[in-house]
Amino acid sequence: MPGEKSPGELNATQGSLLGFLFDGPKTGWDLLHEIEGGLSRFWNVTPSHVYRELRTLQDRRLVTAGRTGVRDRRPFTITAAGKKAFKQWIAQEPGPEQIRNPLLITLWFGRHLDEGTLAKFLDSNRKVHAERLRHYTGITAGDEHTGAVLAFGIAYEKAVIAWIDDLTSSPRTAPVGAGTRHG
Amino acid sequence: MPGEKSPGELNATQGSLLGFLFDGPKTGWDLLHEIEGGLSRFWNVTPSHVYRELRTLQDRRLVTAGRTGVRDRRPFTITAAGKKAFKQWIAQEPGPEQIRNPLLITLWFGRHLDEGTLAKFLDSNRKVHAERLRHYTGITAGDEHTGAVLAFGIAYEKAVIAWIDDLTSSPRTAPVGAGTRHG
DNA sequence: ATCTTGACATTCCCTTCTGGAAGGTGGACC
DNA sequence: GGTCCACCTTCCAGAAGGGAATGTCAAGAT
Repeated sequence: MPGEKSPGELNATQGSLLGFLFDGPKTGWDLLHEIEGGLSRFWNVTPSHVYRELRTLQDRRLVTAGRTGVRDRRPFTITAAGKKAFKQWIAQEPGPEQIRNPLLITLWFGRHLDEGTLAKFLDSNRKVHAERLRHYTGITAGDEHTGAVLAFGIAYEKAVIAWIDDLTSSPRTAPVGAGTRHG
Repeated sequence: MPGEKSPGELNATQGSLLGFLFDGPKTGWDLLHEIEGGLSRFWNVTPSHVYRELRTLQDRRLVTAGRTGVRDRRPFTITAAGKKAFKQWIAQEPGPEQIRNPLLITLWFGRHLDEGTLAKFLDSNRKVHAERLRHYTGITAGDEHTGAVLAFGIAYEKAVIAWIDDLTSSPRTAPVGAGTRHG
């Protein structure tokens, strides 16, 4: 009956795998590392997940598995149907973003903590973001679009760092949410 | 043997539920809506998840369920052990944040899309963030700490909006990642 | 007084995601 | 030619997510 979920629907992980395969055959390992080097910050994947989705894609004839090579390396090639499915998927409105930030939970319940502990958490968090920012600024994007993703990462890290600096410089005086940055 | 996962460990959802229960008994529904009105943006929870975790907390004697009232309403009360567990949990270093942003996947593979489609996606995304920013600025935080969380939200939305504006104002000329803002 | 409607509150089930252990393989170095 | 280690994939168990299904009461309509 109509209204059922189409069996051809792709989730975002499947879509991105097809996207990476668009340029040529790759193994699960290759995909894993290609994602790791860029997109993984904004769409995390694990090995088991990638291999599982590859199997699903294979079952749906959107990719074909090549002969197992050295060390069980098995290259997957996108099929014509796979390319078509990808093109359809990429043209759909992307779903809502999701942020899971344990630091903000801790902060939310900050009244149960002493100031020192909270300050320590903020500081170690700042270090993480500063390091990532440093990392990003050393990268050259492949093209305009991956560059835009990189720019998002940079803007995000900067915003977080500025937010932490604002918090820690005026921990209990200034009204929160006022003027988060100014040159 | 030592090193095993302690059975008393809480995950972030359980910790936050205990945190909300700290101030008095609440039902799953109450908790759901209390989270919805603030923290949910940075730590999403679903009904099934909340009720499941409440059951787990109950099994561990960290909360007790009151008598079922009208419409199956069942208030949960935090126990002394629950308070202790919460205090321990909140004092731990918060885990790493995670972002899942489908828009960035779409953007990453932007070369497979025509400019109009991409611009449309960015624009509708901008609307979402602008609306959220507008919403946040109308809120008064309960205390300093929830205010800091709110400030994060504001800083984040502003950064995303600025990023989108930067992208769409110079879609193919400026080197991406360079100078994302300047007063 | 009974019926209808709709918001409320929880449960259930299926899919997606995570994490780590297990296992087989080939290259490099001795 | 033996030993070791990095490589590559599979497997499994469990956590989390999304949303439909179920049942319940309140309030207004008849």
